[in-house]
Amino acid sequence: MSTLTYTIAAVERDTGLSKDVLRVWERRYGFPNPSRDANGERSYPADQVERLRQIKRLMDQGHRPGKLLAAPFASLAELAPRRPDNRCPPAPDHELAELMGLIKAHDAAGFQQAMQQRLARQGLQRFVLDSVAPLAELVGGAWEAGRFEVFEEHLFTELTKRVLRQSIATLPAGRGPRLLLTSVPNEEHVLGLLMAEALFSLEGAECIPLGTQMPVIDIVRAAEAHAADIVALSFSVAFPTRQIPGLLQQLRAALSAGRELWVGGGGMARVPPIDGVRSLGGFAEAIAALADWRAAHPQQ
Amino acid sequence: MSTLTYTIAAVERDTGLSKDVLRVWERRYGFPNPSRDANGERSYPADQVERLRQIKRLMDQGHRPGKLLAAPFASLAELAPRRPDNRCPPAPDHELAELMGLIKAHDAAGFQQAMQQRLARQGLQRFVLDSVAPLAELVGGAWEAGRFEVFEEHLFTELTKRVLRQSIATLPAGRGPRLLLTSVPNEEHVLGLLMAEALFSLEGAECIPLGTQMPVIDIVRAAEAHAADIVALSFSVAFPTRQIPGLLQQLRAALSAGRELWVGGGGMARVPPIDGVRSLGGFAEAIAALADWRAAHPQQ
DNA sequence: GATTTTATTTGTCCAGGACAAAAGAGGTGA
DNA sequence: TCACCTCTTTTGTCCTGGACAAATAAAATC
Repeated sequence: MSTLTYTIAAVERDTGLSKDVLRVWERRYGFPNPSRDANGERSYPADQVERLRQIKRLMDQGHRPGKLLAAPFASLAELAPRRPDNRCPPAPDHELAELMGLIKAHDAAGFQQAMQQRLARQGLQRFVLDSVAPLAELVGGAWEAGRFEVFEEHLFTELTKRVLRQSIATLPAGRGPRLLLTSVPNEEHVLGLLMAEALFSLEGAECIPLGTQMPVIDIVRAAEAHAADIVALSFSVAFPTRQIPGLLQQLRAALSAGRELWVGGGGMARVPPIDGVRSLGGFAEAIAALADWRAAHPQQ
Repeated sequence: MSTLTYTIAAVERDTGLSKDVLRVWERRYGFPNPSRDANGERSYPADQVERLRQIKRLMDQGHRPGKLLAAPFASLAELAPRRPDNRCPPAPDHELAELMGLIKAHDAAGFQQAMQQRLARQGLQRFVLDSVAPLAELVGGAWEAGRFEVFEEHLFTELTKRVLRQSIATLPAGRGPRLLLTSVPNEEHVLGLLMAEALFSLEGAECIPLGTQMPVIDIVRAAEAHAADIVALSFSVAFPTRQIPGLLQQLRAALSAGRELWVGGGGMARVPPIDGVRSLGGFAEAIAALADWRAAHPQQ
C-alpha cells in the first residue's frame, strides 16, 4: 500500500492553513518538511498533515505558532486551552454526558431521539440555552482535547441542526422585527446561527434564514430586498480573526444606516468594538438586544 | 460615500477565484485592472468585482476565460449556456413557475407552505424527482442568466433543505446498506446530498448524514467507525474540476476495498471515469446503484 | 499596578518564471 | 459522418525569496 501523500493544495483543504502559511512556516521554522515529487512540488506525508491539524487546533485555542512549531512531539494533549477561559466549564451534567456518549458510540438514531425527548421536556428556549449551547461547548472542548474526531463533531452538528430546524418550523410566523440571519464566505458554521434563530423566533421576531457563506454585497442586497431591520452574522473561532474588522466595516458602510448589524459567535471574542456594529457576547445578550430594539421601536 | 474597494483576499472570498488566478489574469489579459493602495497592494473597484463574478458564472457554464476576458461588456446575458446541455429544459410547469415567483417575491412563508403542500400531494419520492430537482435546475439556470440574485438562490436552498429534512425525519429507520453522505472541504452545496438522502432512505437504506466539508482522512475514519457499506459524495459545478480526480483517487486508496464509493453532482459531468468509483449521472442512476448493491449483497 | 513605548512574531502580499493538465484544432481512417 | 489520434494553445497551479504592516509580547515609564 502506497503511503499516501498530500499536495500543498490538499493540505490547505484539509488543515485550513493557506499555501502561503505552509511555505513560510517551512522557510522559517523548518516545519512542515515535505519531500518533493518528480516535478519539484511539495509532497506532504500523512503524519505531517496530522501534526499540522493538531497545530491548527491549538492555535484556535490561542496558542502561538512559534512555540508550537518549535516544541517537538510533546506538544500533544498536554497543552491546556490557553484562551482566557472565563466561562467556568459547564457543570458535569449526567444527561449531557450521556448524550455525548451516544455520539461517541455513533448511535445517530439514539442521539436524535434523546434530543427530541429533551426538547419536549424543556421547551425550545431552555433546550437551546441549557442543552444545545452547553453540548456544543462540550463537543468543541472534546474536539480540542483530541477526544472527539472531526466526523463525530460533524455528526453531532448535523443531527442537532435537524432537531432545531424541525422545532423552528412549528413556530408561528413572527411579527417583527425582520431579522436576516447569515454568515460570510468561508464561514460555514451554522449551528450558532440556528440557535439564535430559535431564540429570536420564540421572541416573535421574523427570521429570514439565508444559510451560510453570503458575499458581502449580496448580504446588502438581501437586506434591502427583504426590508430587514437587522442583519445578524456569526463568526466561529476557526474564522481568521484578522479579516473580521475589515469585513464588518465594509458591510456596515454598504448597509443603509437604518438597519442594525448584530454579530455573534466565538470568533468575535478577540475583535475590538466597531462603530455601528453590535457584538453579541452570548445568547442572553442576543435576547437583550432584541428587547432593546423593541424598546427603541415601540410602534412596530 | 466612499466607493468601496476590495482587497485581493476579499475578491477571492466573494468570487471564488484564487489570488493566483486574479494575478495571472491581470498579467495576461489586462483584466482585472485594480488600482494600488498606499501600500502597493491591489485595490479592486466594485464594478470589476461584479464583472468577475459574472465571468466566474459563465465559466461554470463551460465558457473559457480567454474569450470572456477579451470580450468587452457585451459578454452580458447574451451568452447562452455553452455546456453540452443534453437535458431538455424542464417543461414549463406552471406550478413550478409559481414557486419561482414566490422566491422572487421574497415570500419565504408562502414558498415553504406551497412546498409542503406539494410534498403532501406528491409523496416524497415524486416530490424530490419532479419538484425539487427541476426547481433546482430552474433556479440554477435563472441565476446563471442573471435573473436570480445570489441571496434568492440561498433562500430557495435554505427553505427547501428544511422541507426535505423535515420529511426525512419522519421516515422509519432503514435496514441497510449503511450509506455515509458528505462532501469534501470547499464543497458546501448540500441540497443534492439531501435529495439523495431522501431517495436512499425511501428505499430503506440507512443514511448517516455528516453534513458538508469533511477532510478526506476523516471521511475514511467515519466510514470505518460507522461500518459504512457505501460512501456517497457530491460535487457541485462550482467545485474546481481539476482537483476532483486526485481527491477521489486519494480517498479510494485510503478506503478499505469492501466499501463502495459513489459520487454525484453537476461537478462530475466533466470528470473522466475513475477505477473503483461509481459516478452517478442523476438520481435515477442513484436508485439503480442501490438496487445493484442489493442484488450483489442478497443476504443483508 | 496600570499604561505607554519598543521589539518580536506572524500572516499576507508581490513579482515573474515555469510547467503540466485540459481544451481545442487539425488530420487520418473506418 | 463519426471516431480516434496528434499537435498546439490555453489555463490554473506551484515555485522562490523578498517585503511589510498588523498583532502580540516584552520592556519601560508613570
